[in-house]
Amino acid sequence: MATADEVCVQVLLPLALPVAYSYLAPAAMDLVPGHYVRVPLGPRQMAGVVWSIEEAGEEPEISRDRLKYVAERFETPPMPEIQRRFVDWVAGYTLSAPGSILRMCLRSTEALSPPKPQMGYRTGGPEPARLTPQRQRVLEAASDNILLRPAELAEMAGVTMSVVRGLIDTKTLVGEVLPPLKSFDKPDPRAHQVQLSAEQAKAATVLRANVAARKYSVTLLDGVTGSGKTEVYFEAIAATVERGQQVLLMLPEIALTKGFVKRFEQRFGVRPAEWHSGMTARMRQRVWRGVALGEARVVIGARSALFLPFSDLGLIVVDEEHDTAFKQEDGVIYHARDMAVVRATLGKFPVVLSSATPALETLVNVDNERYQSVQLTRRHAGASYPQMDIIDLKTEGPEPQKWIAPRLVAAMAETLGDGEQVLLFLNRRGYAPLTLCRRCGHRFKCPDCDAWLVEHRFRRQLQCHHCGFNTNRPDECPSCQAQGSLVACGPGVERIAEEAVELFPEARLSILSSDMSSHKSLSDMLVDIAERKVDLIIGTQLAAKGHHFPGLTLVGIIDADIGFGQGDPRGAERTYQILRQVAGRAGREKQPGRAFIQTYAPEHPAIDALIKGDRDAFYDHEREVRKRSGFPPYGRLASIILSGPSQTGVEQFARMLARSAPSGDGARVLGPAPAPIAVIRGRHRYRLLVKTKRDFNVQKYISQWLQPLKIPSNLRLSIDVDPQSFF
DNA sequence: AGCACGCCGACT
DNA sequence: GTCGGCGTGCTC
Repeated sequence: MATADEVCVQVLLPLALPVAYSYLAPAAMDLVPGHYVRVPLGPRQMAGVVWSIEEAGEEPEISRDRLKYVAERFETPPMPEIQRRFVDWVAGYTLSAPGSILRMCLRSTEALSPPKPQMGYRTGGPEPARLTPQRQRVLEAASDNILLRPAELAEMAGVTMSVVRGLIDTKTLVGEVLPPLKSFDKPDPRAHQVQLSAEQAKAATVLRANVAARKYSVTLLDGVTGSGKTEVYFEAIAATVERGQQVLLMLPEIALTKGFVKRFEQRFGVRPAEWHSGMTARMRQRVWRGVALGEARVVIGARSALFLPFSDLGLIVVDEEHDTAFKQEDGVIYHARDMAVVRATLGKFPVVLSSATPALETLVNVDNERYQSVQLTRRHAGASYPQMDIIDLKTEGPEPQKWIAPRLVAAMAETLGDGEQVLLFLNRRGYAPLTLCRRCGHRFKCPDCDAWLVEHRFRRQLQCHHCGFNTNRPDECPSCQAQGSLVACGPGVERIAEEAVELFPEARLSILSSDMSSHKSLSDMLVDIAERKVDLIIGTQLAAKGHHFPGLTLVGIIDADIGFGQGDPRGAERTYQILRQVAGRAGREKQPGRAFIQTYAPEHPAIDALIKGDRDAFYDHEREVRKRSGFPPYGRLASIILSGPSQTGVEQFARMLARSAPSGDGARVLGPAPAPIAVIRGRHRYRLLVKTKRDFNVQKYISQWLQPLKIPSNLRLSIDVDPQSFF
């Protein structure tokens, strides 16, 4: 072991390494597990976390003379033991390297050191010798006597940083140290209390009692759209803040955070901390440090917020818990809702899962009494469940090359005539999902993926939605050189918008799609809709989520059948959830709402349940289907995806892998089969599915299976425990 | 994740 | 003959 004045420590690095590395450190550095340290690694230095201290008498795995020294101990509070256990747990569950999980915890390495004082600048020095138009604009921006950072000045003046630096060099701009960023204010639970309905008050009492119990619990807050779930879980947040603990509120989509921050501010009088991928390095640094120091009490964030270094987390709320966006699909594959529950088990605190259409997994956990459930059955201010109508596309569909059926057109005319808003929903971006040549049958396909190119007419482009490939739409067929022979097949939102404009040329129209918000930011569009500057909304999934459109009374679902078929048993559940959510947008205020569902499968249990407003019937049906087939939540799944440059190489190795699968009692290996999208970015993909009984240890099974195997270096293997799609 | 090492194509 | 493409492998 190390000498008396030296210790040997194991440092976990934020890299996909199989083990923590050993380093020496002076005993005087006083390291304890959890300390953030800077260590040498090859030719560079990097931040890591002390994972363990070597016991006296223990010998490091590798010879002592190869060990390097810890370069620095950061003064940031050590990573709490609970979070270190969480990192190890998630690594074990997802079968990934602990360092890969640690990387998600260290998204802001600058935050490890106290923030450097920042300089701000304003005018006041002598005029520069040369006054260019760019410099003039900077001086105008800086003349307000407010201190501004160089980057802000450059942005305001529309110039590059070098122009600003030039003016700092000539001393035309005078600098002063900016006051440190203000720390986070404590939310005031009594800032603006709202009057809860009797039903809400009852639910809030249950959640408050769970917070007071100071122990692990999971409660499903199950309430129809518009029943006021947010006000109820705000009470749980208030209770947690009152006792001085931190809260994490997770949302599926960053587009939703802005609205929630506003609602939070109205209720608690201060802005919460935000955490998502769209933040600047400086914002991230401030939040990360605020969370570590315990100053940030409430964080509203995306799934990645789960890995923030909370000093004393006391509650996690997962809003729209059924949402697929909580599943991280690349890098470390994990489900943020499930990991939130794990985090709560380790931290011994409650979780609230909120939804109008819970995941079947969650409902089954309620059945088994692993989770509690509280219900909200009434909508606000007497608004009622929208009146649902089916349009059977087999008998009353629109004419060819049109997508809006006559009965829906009539309802739209009526609604628009009354000065109310209409939403048409189609979960497909672009103009048309496929373009082909009428003469030779040529179909436009992505060169790197196994997918059709989607036409985007506004941009005059054909795009691949899997790799981002795009090309201009040609006028002639690249295969047979015919002129004007290309036709668009099937609809996307842009095409629905085109049809709607023809039908209602005077209506003010807005398209809500994740790739359309280039001209105008999504939040501006949402404001326009709320202020009724828009009559007709054409939207993808983005339009379905959590927005409040008070003037919306008619919803038209263009194609309810996307999601059925393809053999994925989860398809029905997803379809039900999203359609229920979209339909719920109609008639939130006093006016009653209507929803039309266009479908070729009116008898499908998901559609039938939607029409009848009979949620339980749908879930009961789904429970039966899953139980009979042994799919989750009545069995477990893990998928192994192999990818590589050559189709045969991948396929052969996948075959070999399947043959070498241990014959476990209660586990079956299905496949290999080409993955749902067989080629992405030029890489061929094959998939194996491990299907097991509910109480089977899949992780142990898979690691024993893969342990002795050497994966060819040009292949990549990734494991998805609890995959979202089952085929 | 970087960064170096290493082995094959188009250039001064 | 070199410069540099990025495939492969290591970092306590």
